[in-house]
Amino acid sequence: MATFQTLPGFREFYPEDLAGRSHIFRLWRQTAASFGFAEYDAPVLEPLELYKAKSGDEIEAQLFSFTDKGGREVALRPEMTPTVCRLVGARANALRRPIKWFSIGEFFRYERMQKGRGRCFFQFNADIFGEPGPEAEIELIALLVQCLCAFGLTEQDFYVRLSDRNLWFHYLGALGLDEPRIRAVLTAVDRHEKHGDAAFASYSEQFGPLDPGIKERVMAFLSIRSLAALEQTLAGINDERLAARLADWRRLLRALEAMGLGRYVEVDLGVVRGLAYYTGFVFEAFDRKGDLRALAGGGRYDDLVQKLGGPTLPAVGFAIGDMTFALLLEQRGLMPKILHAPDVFCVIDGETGRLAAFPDIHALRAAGFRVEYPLRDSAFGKQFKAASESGARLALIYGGDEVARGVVKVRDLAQRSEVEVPKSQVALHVRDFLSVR
RNA sequence: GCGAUCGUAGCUCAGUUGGUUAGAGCACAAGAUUGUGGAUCUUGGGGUCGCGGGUUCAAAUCCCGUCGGUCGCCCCA
Repeated sequence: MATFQTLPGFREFYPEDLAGRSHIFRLWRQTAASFGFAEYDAPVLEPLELYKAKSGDEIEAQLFSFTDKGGREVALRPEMTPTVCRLVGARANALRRPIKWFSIGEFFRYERMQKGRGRCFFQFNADIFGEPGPEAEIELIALLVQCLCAFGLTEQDFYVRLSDRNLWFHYLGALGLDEPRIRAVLTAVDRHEKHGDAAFASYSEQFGPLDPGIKERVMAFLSIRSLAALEQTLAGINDERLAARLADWRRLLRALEAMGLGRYVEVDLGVVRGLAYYTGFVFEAFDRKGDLRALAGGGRYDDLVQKLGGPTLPAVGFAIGDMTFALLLEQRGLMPKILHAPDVFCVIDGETGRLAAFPDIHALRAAGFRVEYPLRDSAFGKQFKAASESGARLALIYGGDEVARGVVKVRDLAQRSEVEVPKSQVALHVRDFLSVR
């Protein structure tokens, strides 16, 4: 039957699937709003140049790109950051600081599919522009943690690894490495967790073997897992920029501690976040079991707005992907079973009952209640079964007997108890019942 | 781009050394049931066995190709 197939890596959302997705989006929106972030949106299709500007061939290879009918080179957006930089950059002078924005959008990457990765996916993105100090990181890491906790996840389920590219840069500089060598070492550090010593192979190819003394200190540095260890390692080095970074670290960790979020955050200098544009703190959220890919990632990118043609504007941001996150919620049984339950299900006997029920059904719906009824006549037993399966809390019964007496029987489906209510008071009764909860 | 593995109903799968009209459970629908709940029973709809080619009297079954799913590698903005 299915002559046409969904394109590889693309997803369809049947109502049950969409219900789960909407549930996730709803809580993300709610959480971002409670932190005072404003929602924005932007085009899905962008000039190819926007992504070429800051990245290499590898990334271009994973873009859905083509030439449009006007001869423009365009690409489906693979991420939000360049777009939001352009938006903010274009009006930077007119926007009140701090600029706290979020969005939920779909993104596209032409990749091979794997667990938690497809060719299209949704991301929650949150960014703060115009704040150079760690106050921006405090706000964003708190938001990230709450975006996961809002679903019932706890510190048993996930944690945030916190690192600092800026610190790495200064530290490696203090060890006497120049910038190209520093970048090569950072690439090796990024891969070290997965590949072990082999991660340094590419460095050796470019620059010859890394000095054993330096390598030892790199290995020690990437094993740092606490602020105390960090302070101790840097104690012997006299460099004011390193001292200033340490002060930022203390402010950041103290603030998160004060919010009660210390248990979610782990210092981990082994994280450097592979590519390009991060310039300061970087962080990634993982599930504790470690059998899923990263849940979220972000960091500071103070140069990007300018690189994309805007003014100098410091920025921090992160993104949570929907696929890995949904896998985690399902694993932990935190995905609600019924997400579209009506408030009220009507049980109706014949045409007479139907005509009696319609005014109430419409009035309740107009008042904002979710009301369902069988479109066609069917046996009461079936209707009650349907009512029960729908997840509705109340059944309104319009039988011949009730209609004749001008009443409606209201059944509490959970308690299996019934009361009769004069027809004129149905809406009131329903409102009272449902508002009690 | 590379590798492994798998494609039979909406889902999970069975299908003998190749042999008549391809099966089950779940799900869906109808009835038993003309006023009370996740039960039971009966019945029903739904499949060009991913697609194409080959071998054969005969292919879901064997061979080749291809498309797709899943999981890794690369990459992960």
